[in-house]
Amino acid sequence: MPELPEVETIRSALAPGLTGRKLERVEILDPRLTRPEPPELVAAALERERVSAVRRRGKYLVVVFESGRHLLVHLRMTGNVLHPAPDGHENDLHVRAVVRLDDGSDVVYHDVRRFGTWELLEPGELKEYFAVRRLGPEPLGRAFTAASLGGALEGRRAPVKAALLDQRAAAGVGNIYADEALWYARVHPLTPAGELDEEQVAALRDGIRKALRLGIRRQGASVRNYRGADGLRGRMQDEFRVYGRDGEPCERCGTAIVKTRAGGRGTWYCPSCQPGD
DNA sequence: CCCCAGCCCTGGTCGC
DNA sequence: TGCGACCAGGGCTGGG
Repeated sequence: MPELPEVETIRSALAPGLTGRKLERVEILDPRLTRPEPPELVAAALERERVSAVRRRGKYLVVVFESGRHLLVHLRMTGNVLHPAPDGHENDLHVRAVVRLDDGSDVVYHDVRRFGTWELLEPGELKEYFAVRRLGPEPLGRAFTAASLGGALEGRRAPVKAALLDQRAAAGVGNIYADEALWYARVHPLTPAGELDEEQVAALRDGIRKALRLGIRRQGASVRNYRGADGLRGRMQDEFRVYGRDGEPCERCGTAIVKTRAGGRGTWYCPSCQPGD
């Protein structure tokens, strides 16, 4: 479940080793990785491309090539990009692609559950790609304000938790950071999104940024099998205020954290600090 | 348009 | 020890 902080952690670890390198050989082992385009087409197109930057947009890793093409890597649930390649990756069933760089090192794409995707965009297609998907503002950028969040939530009857998982509100917020943000903001996750008052929307905007910034500082959350590109675990799981903590005391008030469901996802909150429903 | 259920996918856990 | 049921969830599709 790499969300914005996990993807940003991977991006920042990859950028120094990939920037300026040429892709010499691209081996795509999982035919589903590049759907709908066949993997051999994407692999052939990628070979001899030179990386000019490694960026991130929401939960997408964006590899920028000098040709103007972009490779969009979405890790979904269990995807990861490792560089340099860890020992023994040749025998790892879950390695879905290997890219040899012109310095002789390998980049390994690893994904147990195979939800992750690679999409190669031609020059100039990136903006349209994100526009079609109506990807919202970067939550750590200037465009993400209480007003922009309020606009995204306005009139919506869905639980605010579900509205946060919708990438139109803020790009990159997933299940973990949505719960953490709601706790910081003292907002009940099942509150209809459109019913939040101005003060709550402002608190939620701040809570989202607080949770994401903490996640980046801690190099992501290593729950289940997430690892950074360097293979190291993040430490954000030690900072969880509510996520996965049902039955444990809320650090603000001592009340036991409760688990419920919202937007089809496991959702944790403090029934005392986050009143309502 | 909104909202939600179902789908994709595999590994880990739980009950029997 | 084995086996089946169930759960984890990001983003997309399809139905109401």
